[in-house]
Amino acid sequence: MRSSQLREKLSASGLKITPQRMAVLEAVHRLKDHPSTEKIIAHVQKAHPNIAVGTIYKILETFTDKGLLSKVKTEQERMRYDVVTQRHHHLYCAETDRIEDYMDEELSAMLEEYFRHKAIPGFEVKDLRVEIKGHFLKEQPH
Amino acid sequence: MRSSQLREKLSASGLKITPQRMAVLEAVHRLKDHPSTEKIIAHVQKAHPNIAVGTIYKILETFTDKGLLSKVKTEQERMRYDVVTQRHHHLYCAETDRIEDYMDEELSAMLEEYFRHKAIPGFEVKDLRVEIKGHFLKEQPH
DNA sequence: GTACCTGCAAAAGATTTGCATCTTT
DNA sequence: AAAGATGCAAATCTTTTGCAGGTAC
Repeated sequence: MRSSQLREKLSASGLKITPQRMAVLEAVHRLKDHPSTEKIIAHVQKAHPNIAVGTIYKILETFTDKGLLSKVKTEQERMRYDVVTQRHHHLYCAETDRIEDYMDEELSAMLEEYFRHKAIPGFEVKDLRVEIKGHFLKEQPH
Repeated sequence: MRSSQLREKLSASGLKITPQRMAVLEAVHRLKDHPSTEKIIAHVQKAHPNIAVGTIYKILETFTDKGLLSKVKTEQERMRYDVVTQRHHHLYCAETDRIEDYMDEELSAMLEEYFRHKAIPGFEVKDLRVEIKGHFLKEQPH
């Protein structure tokens, strides 16, 4: 994603464009696999050692508030982040800490359809996401 | 759930029956809505002020290892726990911190069926769970 | 009796906060 | 110029750890 696009994202959210925010935004876009706060801090500070840890925490909170990022929940560990894009599901590996996005329009559509017909008493459904747990296969059979 | 049943649960998992473990097990069974560690500690210590916080952490970890409890992931907060029973899904309220179990055999079956036919390349599916986000309705229409 | 548990208190981490200073708009 | 951000360091909070003593089996 180009730098100008990142700038736009910030402006569109009503945030001032600062080098610190640009650095964090670039980091979360570059780091795949749902980086932890720790990874984000390391990545940002590699290029900008002068950016304070406290600032990065504040920026991540701001981004989450503004909907630029979402927090991903993990069972064992600390917070991890996800760039907000379209609806997707998550693959969780039971053995490693890997989390991967899983796009599946058909699955999303099936679930939406399901809940269009089946109401949950006393609850209004806004978003649906499947947690798929299992493990990544070491090698593809051939 | 009766005390004798809780004892059995411990024995069946190869754990020694101690008053501390009984207290924690009772607490997580009594506290609905996926209690946080904090809530569990408060509940346990109300009746047994002498049980150490460190011990409760250790017990929760042991229970999770043995499969008596599972950790529930939340976006905003700390760890929360869930008594392991049958497969179920979770309703997350966007406004409050409420998490509720949602049993739906039909939904579970539909997902299983779906993934029996649709393989995810390089990933073996072990468990499926739907995160349903939205909000609880204040009042039932009548 | 032995293996396993617990209590305690210290340590380790992660995240938050307050405030003076600096930047973006 | 004003509003909003940042840097720094201290404070807070949660969770983990080590170990001596205790308890269930």
